[in-house]
Amino acid sequence: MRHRDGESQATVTISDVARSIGVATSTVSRALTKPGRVSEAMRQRVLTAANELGYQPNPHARSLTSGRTQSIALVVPDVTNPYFFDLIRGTQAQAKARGYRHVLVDTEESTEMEAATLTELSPSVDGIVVAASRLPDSALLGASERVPLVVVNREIPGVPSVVIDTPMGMVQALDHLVSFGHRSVAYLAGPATSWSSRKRWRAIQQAARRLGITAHSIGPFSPTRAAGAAAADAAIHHGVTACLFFNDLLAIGSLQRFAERGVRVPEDMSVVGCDDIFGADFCHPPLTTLTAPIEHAGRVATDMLLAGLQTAGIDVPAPRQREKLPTHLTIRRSTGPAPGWTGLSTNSTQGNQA
Amino acid sequence: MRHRDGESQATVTISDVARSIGVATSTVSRALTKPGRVSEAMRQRVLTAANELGYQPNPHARSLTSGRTQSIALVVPDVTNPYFFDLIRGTQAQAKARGYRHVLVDTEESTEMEAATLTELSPSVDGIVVAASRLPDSALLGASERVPLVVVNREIPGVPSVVIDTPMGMVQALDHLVSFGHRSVAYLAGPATSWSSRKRWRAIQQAARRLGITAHSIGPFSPTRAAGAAAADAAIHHGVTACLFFNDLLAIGSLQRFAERGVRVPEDMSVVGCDDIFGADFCHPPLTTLTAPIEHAGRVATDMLLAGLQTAGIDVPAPRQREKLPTHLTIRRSTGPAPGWTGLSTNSTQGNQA
DNA sequence: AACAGCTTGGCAAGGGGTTGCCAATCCTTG
DNA sequence: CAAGGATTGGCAACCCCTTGCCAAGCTGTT
Repeated sequence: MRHRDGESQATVTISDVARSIGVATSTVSRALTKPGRVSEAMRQRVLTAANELGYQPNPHARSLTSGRTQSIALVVPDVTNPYFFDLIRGTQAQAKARGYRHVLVDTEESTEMEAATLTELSPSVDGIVVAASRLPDSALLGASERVPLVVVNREIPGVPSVVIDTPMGMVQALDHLVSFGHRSVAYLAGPATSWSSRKRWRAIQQAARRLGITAHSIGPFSPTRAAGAAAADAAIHHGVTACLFFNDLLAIGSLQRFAERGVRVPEDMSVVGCDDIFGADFCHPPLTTLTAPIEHAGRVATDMLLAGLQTAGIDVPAPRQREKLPTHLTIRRSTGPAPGWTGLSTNSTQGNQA
Repeated sequence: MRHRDGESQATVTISDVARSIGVATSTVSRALTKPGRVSEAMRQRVLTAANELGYQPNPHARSLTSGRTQSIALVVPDVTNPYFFDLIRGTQAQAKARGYRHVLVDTEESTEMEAATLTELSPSVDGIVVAASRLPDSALLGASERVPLVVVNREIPGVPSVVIDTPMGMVQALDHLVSFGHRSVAYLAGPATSWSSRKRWRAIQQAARRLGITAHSIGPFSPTRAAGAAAADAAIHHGVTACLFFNDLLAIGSLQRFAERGVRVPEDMSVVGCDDIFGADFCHPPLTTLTAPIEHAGRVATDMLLAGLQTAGIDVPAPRQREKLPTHLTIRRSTGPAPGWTGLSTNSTQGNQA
C-alpha cells in the first residue's frame, strides 16, 4: 500500500537522467521543454535516456518554477444541471486537445463559494472558465486581474466572454408563438442572480411591446426539473396560452405537471424551452426549444482562454475577447396554435380582427 | 493582461508573512498547517497577518514538498454519457466536501489514452477513481501500485472497488419479463471491452436457463443513443418479444426506432433499460429500467479513496476495499405482457401450457 | 536550586524543475 | 587565417513551502 517511494522504484528525477548520460540537468530540462534550444542529437539522447529510466516529470515542480500548470478550471454553479454537461464536455474536450488538464468545480449556486473558489483556484491553474456566474461584475473583474478568465453567458467590460444569444432567440420564439395566435405569454424566469435571465426578460418585454401582446414575467424559479411544477401552476394561474421557460429543465418539469392538471400541450398550452439539452427531443411531447450551441460555447471559451495564455510575449494580436453565439429555434411538438385561434391573422403585428 | 506579477501586487509568500510579524517561515508554515504544533497565540498572530497581507498558499510548492496535492481525479471513458454525469456529480460532491479538488479526464473510450492518462496523472493527484475502465486487469493493478486507485464497476483482486450489482438486477428484470409471459428475450450488449457487460450477460444466461427461456446476446453496441436504432433493428430481426439493454442510452435510442418501424412499446416489444439515467423517466414511454445508485457509487468510491489516503501512519484498519451496491428494478411503461400472452401461467418456471 | 521533560520556535536542507547568464564550440565570412 | 555571430551546454540561483533536528524557554519536581 506504499506508493511512489516503495522499495521497488524510487522516483526518477531529471538529474537521474542527466547523470545517466553525463550532462547537466539544465540540458535535460531544455531538451524536454524547449524545442530547438538544444541540438537534435542531444535531444534524442535525452529522450532515450528518459524513456529507459522511466522518467516522469513532476508537474508540481514544473509549475512551481514556470508558473504554468497545464491545467484550466471550469467553474459552474451546478454540475447536476444537464446544461452544464454540454459545457463540461466542450471545455474538457478542447482542454484535452490542447494538452491541458481540466479541473471541474461546482459552486452549488452559492456566490460565496464561487468567490472563494475563484481565489483559491487562481494559483493552481493557468486559467478559468466561469459559467453562468452568480457573482457581481466587480468580483469577476477583480478575479480576472489575478488569473486569466473567460466568462460564459455574461458580459463584463474588460473580461473576455462568450455568450449565447438567447435573448435574440427568445424574440424568435415569441414571433413563432404570435404567428400561432398567442396573445398572452409568460416568461418563467430563472434565478434572480442570473444575468442571462434578466437579459432575456428584457428582450421579451421589448418584443412583446412591438408585437402588441402581453408578456408576464413569473418567477424566479430554480432552474430545475422539480421547480417546473410550480412554474406550470403559475403559468396556468396567469391564464396565458404559452410559456417561455428559462431553460429546458423547467420546461420538462412543467410538462408533467401540465399533464397532471389536464392541461394539454400544445392544444391548451404551448411550451417553449431553452437550450435544447439532452432529453429535450425525447420528452413527451418533444420540446420546441431554443437550440443553444452549448458545447461549442465551451470550446470557444477554452480556446479564448488558451489563446490568451500563449501570449507569452507582447504583440500577438489579442484574440477575440467577445464572442456571441447565435441560437436557433427548434420547433418540435410542444407548441401549436393558441386555443380557439382561427388562423385568420396573417400579418401578425396587428391583431384587431377579433 | 499580466497576471500574478503585475506592478500592483507581487504574490505574497510565506516569508512575507513571517517577516511582517518577525518570526521564521517555518513557524508560519506550522501555524498554517500543523494545528497544535504552535501556541494558540502565535497561531492567531500568523493568521491575522496572513489575512491582512492577503496571503494565498501556493499549492504547487506545497505539494512539491509534502507530496499531497489535495486533489483527486476521475477518469471516465466518455463524459458525453449521462451515466457518467451522475458519477461525476457524486465524486465531485464528495471530493469537495472533503476539501479535495476534482480533476476530470475523459479517455474517449480508448485504452491507450486511458493508460497514458493514468501514468501521467499519478504524480499530480493524490488518488484516482477509474470508472468503467477499458483496461486489462494487469494495467489497473500496475497503476494502483503507483497511485491510490479505486475502480468503479470493475473487480480486480487487490484493487479497491465499488461495483453496482447490475447482474443481479438483470436477473430481476428477467423475472419481471417472464412473469409477463415473455419466452424469448435479447440482451443488447455494450462494448466488447466492458467488463460490466460481460458480467451481465453471464448472469442473464444463467437465469434464462433456470427459467427455461431463450436469451440471445446481440451486439456489441456502442453505448450511445445513436446505436439504439441498430440495436432495435437487431432485436426485431431476432424475433424476441423483450429487450434488455446494456444501458438506458441504447434503450432510449431504440424507442424511437421501434416507433418508426411500427413496433409498439410495450404492446409488441418490451424494453428494459439499465441505470435509470436522467431522461429515463420522461422519455416516451417512460422506461422500465434498473435503477442504479450511480451518484452514490461516486460518493462511496471517493470516500474509499480518501479514507485510504488518511492512512498516513500504519494501523488504521484499512477501510472496506470492496463495495457492491444493489440496484432495483423501476417499472414504468416500457414493459408489458408478451404479445398474445393469455396470462394463464402463474408459476412461471414451466411454460408448457401452450 | 538543580534538573528533567515538555513546549515552542528557528535553522537550513531539500523537493524537482526552470532559466538568466556566461563560456566554450562551431560555422561563416572577409 | 582571424574575427564575428550563432549554437550549445553548464552553473547556480530561485520558485514557495515543508520538515527533521536542535536549542531555548518554561513548568514542575524533589
